[in-house]
Amino acid sequence: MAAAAATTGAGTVGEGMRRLTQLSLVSKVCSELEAHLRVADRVLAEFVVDLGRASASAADFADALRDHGAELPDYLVRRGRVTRVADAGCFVRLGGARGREGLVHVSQMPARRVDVTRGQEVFVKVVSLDGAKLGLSMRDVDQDTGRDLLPFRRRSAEDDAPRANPPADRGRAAGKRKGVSGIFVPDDDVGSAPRRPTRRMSSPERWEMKQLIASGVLDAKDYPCFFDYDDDEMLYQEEAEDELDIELNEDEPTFLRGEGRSKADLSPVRISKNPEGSMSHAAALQSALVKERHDIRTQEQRGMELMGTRLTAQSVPEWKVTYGKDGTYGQRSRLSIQEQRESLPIFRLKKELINAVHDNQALVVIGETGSGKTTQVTQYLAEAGYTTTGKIVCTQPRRVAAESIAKRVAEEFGCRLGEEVGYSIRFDDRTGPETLIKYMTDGMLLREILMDGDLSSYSVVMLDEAHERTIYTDILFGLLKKLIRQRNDLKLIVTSATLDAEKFSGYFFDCNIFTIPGRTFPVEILHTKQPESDYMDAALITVLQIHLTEPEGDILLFLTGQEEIEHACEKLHERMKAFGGDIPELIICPVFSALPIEVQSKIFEPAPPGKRKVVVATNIAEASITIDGIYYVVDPGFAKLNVYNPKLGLDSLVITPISQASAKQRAGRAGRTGPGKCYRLYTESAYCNEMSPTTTPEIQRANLGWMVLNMKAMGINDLLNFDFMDPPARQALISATEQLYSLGALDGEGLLTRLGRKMAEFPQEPPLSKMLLASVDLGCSDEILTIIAMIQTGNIFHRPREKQAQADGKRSNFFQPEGDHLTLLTVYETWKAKGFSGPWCVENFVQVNSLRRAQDVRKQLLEIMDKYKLDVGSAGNNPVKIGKALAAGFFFHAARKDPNGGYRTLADHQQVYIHPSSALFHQQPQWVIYHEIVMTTKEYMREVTAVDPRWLVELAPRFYRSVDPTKINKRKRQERIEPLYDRYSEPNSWRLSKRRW
DNA sequence: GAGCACTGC
Repeated sequence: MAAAAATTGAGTVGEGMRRLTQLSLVSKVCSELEAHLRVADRVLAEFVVDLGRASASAADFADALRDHGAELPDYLVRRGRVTRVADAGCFVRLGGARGREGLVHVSQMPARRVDVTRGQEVFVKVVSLDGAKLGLSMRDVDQDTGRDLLPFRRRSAEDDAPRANPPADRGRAAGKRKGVSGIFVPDDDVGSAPRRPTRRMSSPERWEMKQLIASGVLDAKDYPCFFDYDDDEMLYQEEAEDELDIELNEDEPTFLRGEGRSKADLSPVRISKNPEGSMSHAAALQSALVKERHDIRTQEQRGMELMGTRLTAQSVPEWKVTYGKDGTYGQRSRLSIQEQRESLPIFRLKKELINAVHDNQALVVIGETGSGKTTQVTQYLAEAGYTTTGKIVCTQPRRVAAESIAKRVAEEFGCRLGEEVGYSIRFDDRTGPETLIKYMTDGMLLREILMDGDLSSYSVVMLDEAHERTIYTDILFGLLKKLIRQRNDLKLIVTSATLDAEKFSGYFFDCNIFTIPGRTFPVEILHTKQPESDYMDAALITVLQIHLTEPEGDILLFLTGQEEIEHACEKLHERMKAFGGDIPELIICPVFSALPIEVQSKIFEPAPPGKRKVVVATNIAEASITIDGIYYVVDPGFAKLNVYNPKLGLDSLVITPISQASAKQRAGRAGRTGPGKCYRLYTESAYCNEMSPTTTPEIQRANLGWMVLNMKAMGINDLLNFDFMDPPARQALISATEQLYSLGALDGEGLLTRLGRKMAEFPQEPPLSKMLLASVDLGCSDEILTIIAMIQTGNIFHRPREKQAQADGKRSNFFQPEGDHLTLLTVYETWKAKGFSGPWCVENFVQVNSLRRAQDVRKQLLEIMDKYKLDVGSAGNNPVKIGKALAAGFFFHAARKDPNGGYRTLADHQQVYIHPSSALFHQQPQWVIYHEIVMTTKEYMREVTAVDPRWLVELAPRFYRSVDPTKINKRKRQERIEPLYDRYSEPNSWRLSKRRW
């Protein structure tokens, strides 16, 4: 009967029952998981859940998990990234859904589909960040008979008997281990750690393990695989035992090498280099998985070692103590949440803070790193009743920060994320009707203020990390300054570094400054006596010096880019190797922005007791990500800064010395968990005299097109007189306004046009929005949506150092004769046709994460299109439509082939070249449109497409016009604007000229 | 024939 009911479709009793059964099954899985997910916030596992046809969803699973105190990563629930499996059954697949490098492998793990009703195993894999648990399976037992309903292994006499090739023959006690098979062995005692595998693994399984270990997700120590150096193969314990004809003691580190192998020659880890000898990211992570735990030697002993090695006294930078005194290093916090809250410096000022907010509408708060301002102020104000009239919002410059802080605060507040405490960032809104405290990116609040100029749903706005001076914060400054005069009930809190406090206060009507004194722990600052000529080398020596002579505590090294980071890690690795095995291990952790957030936060976790890690990062580590366990900071520091030249419309990256403010921020990283030291690879006088006090605010460096458009959309027309804290350059405002005029977003009076209003709805550069809106009229918006998403994402093609030729070959397969825009479209379309496949990406050297991000962007743009009822139509097979849409947005990025070589831009006659990676590099068409110019060894145009110059006149009448050849005068000819003619018809049949205004 | 940071909507 139930079966009959089940076939009648959704909503029937049978369906409900089935769903219930599945949910209870899920619940059981969760119980089993519970023990492993104690550290829920540290769980890396990303589950993709499918509960079969009965349509239980990821949200159900998330709920079930939460009942057990664990969390399903929110974005999975939100995105509904649920794998559809047609078979009935419970299927939980571990997936690196957002995984970039490293985790990509995980997402490719073959998952098994099982049919519960047929009594097979339910298969669950879990990977937690502490690396201790790999996975487990579960059983479902019949309550009456005690028999397995989901027999993990239906045990037969045969199973229990000694195996056909009995280990006993080899001197091993039979039955010592259970003869249970399966990839992962269930434990009889719920909650205890899963056992190690004891059977020969299939080759996909072994591959899987390799990937997990290589990507650093697993710690081989806890789940040993044995690497056979002879056969370049990963072995499992039993295999190794068979191989060696011995029994292995699981607790002893062992390794396997060459002839006459013994137990002492088995290694549970593999430290390898890629064939070229450069250390890859995976290898670097692998190096983190090393075997033995070394005793911490005394400082003296290690000092002696230092002297006895290749480091001579001359090569060790000398350090000069400028302030601070000795402290105890290496203490770690073991306090409860409440105790931690109470130990924060801000805690004893709680009452004063609440009073200060009560008495002042605007307040500047100085709180050093670790004072607790970000997590506590919101909660204090909620307790004080500010949430009765509206929400408390706290902005962060970065997405990760908004997300991780909200998680932490939700935990302290004692609620689930998205209830009383939530966050809102692009592509991810975790707030609900009950939300009282909301963390969001500053850009997100700016978008909200665009919709609701009064911010009527908020009672308190806290602009956190305001000293970072993002362009969004700066605009919010001006808007909120005006708003608090209109809304007496709105409280504004601006947090600041000490240096900017007076300035901030002066701007906000000389408001009061509330100081939360001191950082958590003192940081001793050391400068070099003399300037270092080679900061990279000095940095490496310093790291090793710290490692060999300083007490426990992790090291953070700041460098300027990926290449430097790789180089540094390689060198560190080499030098550590040169020391031999007799010194304590140093875990080398490179951090790249391309890594998924989950992996980044793993890297930022403290090394296990007795080990030391060095985190090598760019200024990504400077900002508000919480990094615990760092006691030593090495700061050569320099940083790369994007400088926008409004005259040329050109971005360039320049390595510049950091500001004093950044230097302080970096030093502060050493004092989060205990007293620390900061080694600055520059002199104290350089710090005082050569470094500027603060970094130039972004608003004075950036391309302002998007900002001007949005401010116009908010009704702010007079930008030159807007109350900016630090006004942007006049020229930058003017050229942004000019650009908007030529795009048709502003009229001759500088007022927003209807087109401009629509353009402001899109979170992207105005030319892209124009292109999109033009494509609606041209009937090719479907393609343009994809192209825009792909262009904004960047980094589509993967080009590993050791496989460049192969990668280039694969890339050229996508090339389209029209150019790079259509090439990008082709990549996306092919990926789509392959079912958004991950392996396809790997095979074709395409970055799967970039494509997924493009997918997200595309979806968001599509939603906005829907909202404004803009047609999404396809060009079919007509590339001309697409070319015209490109021209409509990027007409000022047009260039013409120069007979003397390269190209000349039409707008300002600048000499430019097609980037060698372009599909058109070998074509060199007469007329092109490019997306951007990058200045490297030459001025290169990136993302280039061939165009018909007539499109420019047709689609950008405010910028180009046809000129009657007979009327062209001498003066115009002298203006370097040569008459341009069409390549398709006779020379001089018509002309183009740039219109000056 | 090249490579170059971060953030944000």
